[in-house]
Amino acid sequence: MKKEKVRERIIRVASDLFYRQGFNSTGINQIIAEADIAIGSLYNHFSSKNDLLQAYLVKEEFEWFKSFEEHSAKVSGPREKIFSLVDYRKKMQLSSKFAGCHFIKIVAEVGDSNPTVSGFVRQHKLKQKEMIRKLVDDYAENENIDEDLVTENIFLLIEGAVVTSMINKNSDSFDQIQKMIEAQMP
Amino acid sequence: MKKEKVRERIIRVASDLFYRQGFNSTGINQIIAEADIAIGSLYNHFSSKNDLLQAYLVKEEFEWFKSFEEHSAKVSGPREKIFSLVDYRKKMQLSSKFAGCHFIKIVAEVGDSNPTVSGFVRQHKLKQKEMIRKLVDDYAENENIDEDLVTENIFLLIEGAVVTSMINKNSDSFDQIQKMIEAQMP
DNA sequence: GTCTATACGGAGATAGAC
DNA sequence: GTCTATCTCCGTATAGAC
Repeated sequence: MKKEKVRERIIRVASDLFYRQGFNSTGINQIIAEADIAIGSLYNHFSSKNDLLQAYLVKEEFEWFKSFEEHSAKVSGPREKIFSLVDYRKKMQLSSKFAGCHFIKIVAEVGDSNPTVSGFVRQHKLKQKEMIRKLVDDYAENENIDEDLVTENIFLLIEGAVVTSMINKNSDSFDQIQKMIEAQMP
Repeated sequence: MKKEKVRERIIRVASDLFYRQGFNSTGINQIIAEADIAIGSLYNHFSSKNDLLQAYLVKEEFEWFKSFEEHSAKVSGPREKIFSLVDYRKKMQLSSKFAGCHFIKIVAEVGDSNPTVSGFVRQHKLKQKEMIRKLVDDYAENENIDEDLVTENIFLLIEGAVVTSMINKNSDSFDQIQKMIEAQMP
């Protein structure tokens, strides 16, 4: 196992804090304390706190798709992959104690004041939807369904479930949307 | 028309800033500047910035239900009321330029660090769902549907549509869930 | 009740020794 | 490349005159 580089450790610590506490509530001083480095080192690797935010988002997106691929490798077939996606997001929420979606949270907090961030999140969610769309298309080869509508339906149900599980601090909403999606994909 | 009291003006200005910029990104100094009062006056009316946050949430919840009642008064019948709810939330997002849901945003930003806030939002969303539930029950008297599932379905679709419209800065998701709900309520 | 002045801490970021 | 020391600004909140 390779030794973790300083830059990687900074991103890892900052990501965790941004996610759990929020971006604005996380100070540079806290990051350097938890990463056990000096402030000079941080600014040697990142030009600003905003630069660190970008690295955070890039890393989270990369890991999102990578982790899902690993999670869904256990099953085969488009229908199973879609349920695996629901299960993946449920497991992520459980393991983070229902801290919510990285991308929704950062847009809700930073929002319009940072177009780079909101643009990145928009693209990320679009990629998610396109992934669902491919699975739905695969499935539709043998079933007569409205691919557009089913794709949007699944996507929006998952987004609603993630937000609701964050608010309620439980995973009930994921169990519910599973039933709803089952009804959409007989 | 009654003259707006100082306290009301403070809440109005703070609410607008909290919603558009976020809670942490809004400073006391900005609030008093836009409300055109001195800092001493603010702390005469509110004991802290957190106190102001509470007032903001209480006001937004009150107006949420009041505005929806006015909006939905135009139509009658449970099915129509539900579509009126979708239309209400769509209109709210349009008029705020897709700034998102007050309650989701504040939980995403403040989250676990303020249990009073997260508890308030949880209760608020529960009230929304109970309102939907009553409408679904009314509708179910003449139709054979699974009330639990349909209620959750509508609720989660709306939450997903609100979040997605915030991210995409358009109201497409509301038009889509309308079709989906139509399919649920023949 | 509203004002001005100010306390006090922490924010993000930089300088310069090593 | 990493360190310590420090700069400047702005955050929330308080004191006390009027």
